[in-house]
Parts: sequence; C-alpha cells; structure tokens
Amino acid sequence: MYSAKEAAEMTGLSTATLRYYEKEQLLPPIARTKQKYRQYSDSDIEWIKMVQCLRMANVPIQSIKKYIALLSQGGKTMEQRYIMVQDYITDIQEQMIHLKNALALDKNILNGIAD
Amino acid sequence: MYSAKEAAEMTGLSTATLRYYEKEQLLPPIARTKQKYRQYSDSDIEWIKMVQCLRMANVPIQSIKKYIALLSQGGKTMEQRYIMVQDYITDIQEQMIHLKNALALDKNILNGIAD
DNA sequence: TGTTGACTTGAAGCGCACTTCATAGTTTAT
DNA sequence: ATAAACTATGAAGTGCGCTTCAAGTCAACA
Repeated sequence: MYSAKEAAEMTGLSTATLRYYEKEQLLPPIARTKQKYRQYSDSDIEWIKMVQCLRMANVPIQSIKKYIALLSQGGKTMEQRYIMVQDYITDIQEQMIHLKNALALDKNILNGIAD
Repeated sequence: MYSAKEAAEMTGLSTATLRYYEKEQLLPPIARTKQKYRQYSDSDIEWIKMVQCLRMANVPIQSIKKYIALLSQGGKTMEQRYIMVQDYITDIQEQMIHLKNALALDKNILNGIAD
C-alpha cells in the first residue's frame, strides 16, 4: 500500500489530481487508514495509469468515467469498451486528416500571397 | 465579399467565433464597409478554413497564432511551418500510442478483477 | 414611421480540467 | 515538546475556447 505522495510519485500526477480523479469517480474508492489517510494498492496504481493514458489521449473525464464504469463491471463489457476505444482511434485519425487539410490550404493561401 | 453571416455560413463557425479569432489575430485584419461592417474576402474564407482545420486537429489558439504569423511572412517560412505541423503529427501519433497503452492496461486490470 | 433584422463593441458567463488556498488534524524527528 | 512534513476537506481560483449578454448603430420594408 502506498501513501498519497507515493502514488503521486509513481504516476507523475499530483496528489490534488489524484483526489480530483477519485471525486469524479475515475478511480475505484481508495482504501483509508483509521486516520482517513488514503492507501493506494498496486491495482489502484494500475488503474490510475490507465486513466492517465486515456487523458493523454485527450479522452474527456466524462467519457473515462463511462469507460471505468464499464470496466468495473468486468469482462462482459469488453466489447463496449473496445467500441469506445475504436471511436477515439477514429477521432485521432480524423485529427490527422484535418492537419493534412490545413497544410493543403496553407499552400493555396501562399499562392494567394504571391511572394 | 461576404457579410459576417455569410462567412459564418460558409465556414460553419459562428459570427462570434469569427470575431474572437480576429481579435486573437488568427485571421488577417478583415476589411470593413463605411459602416464598420466586416467584409470577408474569398481569401479570408480560405484562411478561416485553414484555422478551422488546425483547431479540429486540436492545435491551441496560441500555436495557430504563431503559425499564422509565419504564414503571413510568406514562402520563406515554409520550413518552420512544416516543422510545426510535423510536431503536431507527432503529438497525434503519441495520443494513439497512449490509447493503445490504455487498452493493454485494461486487460491487466481485468485479470485482476478475475471475473 | 416604426419595427424587424443584421451588424457593432466590450464585458461577462460557461464548461472543462485542474490547481491553489485556507484550515485543520497526524506522524516523525530532534 | 515542538517543529517539520504529510494528510484531509471544501471552496475558490486559473487558463482555455468559446458563447452569451447588454447596449447601441444602420438598412430595408410595410
């Protein structure tokens, strides 16, 4: 079991962010000591790392919350989760297309500037 | 030349967003009528569409501003612009990796749940 | 003539994802 | 025993990217 500070160090998130994620139900309820101090388990740490990956992929908190709700229902929700991830993969691919479109428009505009 | 409303319809952005982009210097100064009404030219519309592509690729306003500043300096800044776009392509590819990492962690966590 | 409707501006408001603050209790080291 | 370091909470603050509001100007039409 790890303290708040240790969990923060292990994940690279701040303790404030960890509390925020917990409050937003992106994490399972974290165990507490008698004195109400959080005790993060190894599986909590894994869980946090997964949330972190989703955030780094720009998945919004509310979507992660839904994903997490599915995940905590176990293996039977695998397909739904797979679909959610696929949708985000599609999003990212579309971002790539928009960037390339921007480059194409850049060239047109440049011709217009006629430098 | 197009009115604010026409420009909005042509781009799918709101007139408020167009004014906001102009204020933030994401657009070149838009011509005005005697009555101070904006008159968007065809090249303004192209410009807006490029900004829109960059936004849809999740490029922040401040970065677009820098990109636009380079673009308005003409063809000699092509390489710098290319590098900027490359950096965003890298960002997007990294997002993809994070998503895949999330999926891998999902599988681990699922084993932990032991359903 | 007056009342729609499109346009102008600056300022305020909003949702998101945190971050910081104020206040208070606990644990550890000297 | 007391100071330093860590933890807790709720509330307020921050930055981003818009959106909405308030107050006024201008053009066209019944």
